[in-house]
Amino acid sequence: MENLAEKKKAILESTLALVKVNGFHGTPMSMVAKKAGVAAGTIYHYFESKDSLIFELYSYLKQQAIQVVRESQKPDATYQERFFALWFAFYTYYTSNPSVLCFFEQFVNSPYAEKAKSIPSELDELLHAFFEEGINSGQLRPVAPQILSMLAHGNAISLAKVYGIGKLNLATADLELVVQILWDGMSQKTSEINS
Amino acid sequence: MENLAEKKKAILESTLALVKVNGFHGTPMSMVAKKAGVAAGTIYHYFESKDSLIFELYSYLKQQAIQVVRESQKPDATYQERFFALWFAFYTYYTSNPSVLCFFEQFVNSPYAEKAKSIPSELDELLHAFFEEGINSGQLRPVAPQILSMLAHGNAISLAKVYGIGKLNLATADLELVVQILWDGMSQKTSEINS
DNA sequence: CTGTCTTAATTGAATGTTCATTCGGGAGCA
DNA sequence: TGCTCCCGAATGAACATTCAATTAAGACAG
Repeated sequence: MENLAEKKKAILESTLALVKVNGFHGTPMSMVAKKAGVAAGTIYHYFESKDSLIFELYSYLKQQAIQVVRESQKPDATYQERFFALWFAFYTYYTSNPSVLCFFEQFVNSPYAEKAKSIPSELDELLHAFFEEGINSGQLRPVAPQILSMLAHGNAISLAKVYGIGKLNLATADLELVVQILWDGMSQKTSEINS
Repeated sequence: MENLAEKKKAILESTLALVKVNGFHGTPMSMVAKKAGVAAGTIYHYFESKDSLIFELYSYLKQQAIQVVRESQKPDATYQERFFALWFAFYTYYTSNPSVLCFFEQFVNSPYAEKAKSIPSELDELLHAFFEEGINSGQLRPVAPQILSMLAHGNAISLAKVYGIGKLNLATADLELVVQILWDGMSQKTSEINS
């Protein structure tokens, strides 16, 4: 599972790159094959169909994202530090892999997502637990963890998209400020002061 | 412009509905025609191609969104009140028109968006001005309006998606709290207290 | 009001292309 | 001999788009 056959990996990566440029549609198997340096038929040795290729790419990337999140967490850091690290992990992952962001966004807003919804997502559970911890330890406002998780993740995605547009220069200071905004909004401390 | 021919409108609305269910691809012209109650050829009387149908649908919906934003703004309300109203306008628009949200998200993450990027967006300008006002009047933190706008809009979208998943019951109180989180994070007041 | 002419709207079968998928076979290996 | 991996031409279905033909809608003269 970890060490995917070279060919299979090449097919996945090619698909990813092509979907960013040509879209979900507009990416024929023949093109994937060419880019991956294999014959069209070979793809069907590794994947049942185009659909299942898309699905596998999705879980392949999601696994990667989980890895990124995991690596960002230092167990001896404070909760707030881990919160910031989590946000930056997402932001960095998406900005340095724009095709991943693009693919995810296309996927979750397509009918494919419906079919994948049933599968419980390890990433969601991970985030859920993280935000639950923040609430239980009294550092985050008592909102459903699912909501907090969506807001934080969505926030990082939003900013990654701003970066992607490229019209704006995002200095590190800007990023810090945006996470700060997010943290300030979600933190219990702010809630108490403002009320 | 306002009173589009019935047929044309029917074609646009049918496309919207079908894209939500079948995706951007997976929605052949023949299907659009059938749903709209016209012949395939008729579509080409109103639209140059499938692509231009998609583009026109995009600006048609964007115009609608602008309308929604405009109507949410009462000139005699305080800035914070207008901020909340803006957020709720987006949230309500997206939750009561899930196919619009779905279409927008598919569109902006597809290669189509690249081609539409050049056109200056009235909606963006509107939001830009709104957030600039908040910054200039010292109520919002001094961050690029483009960023604030993206964060606020993205936040509303994130929550609309949570709603769309349907796993969670979102009471009005939850919504209030989420906007509050957003406002608290972006407001200058919070910034001063926390520093 | 009626008939004639003009233009716009509409149709849906026919066209040609694109593309996912198949399959018969070849190469390397045990 | 059997097995896995791989090839790429061939197949057939799906689809965007075209177009010749049909109908509706005005416009204007008598």
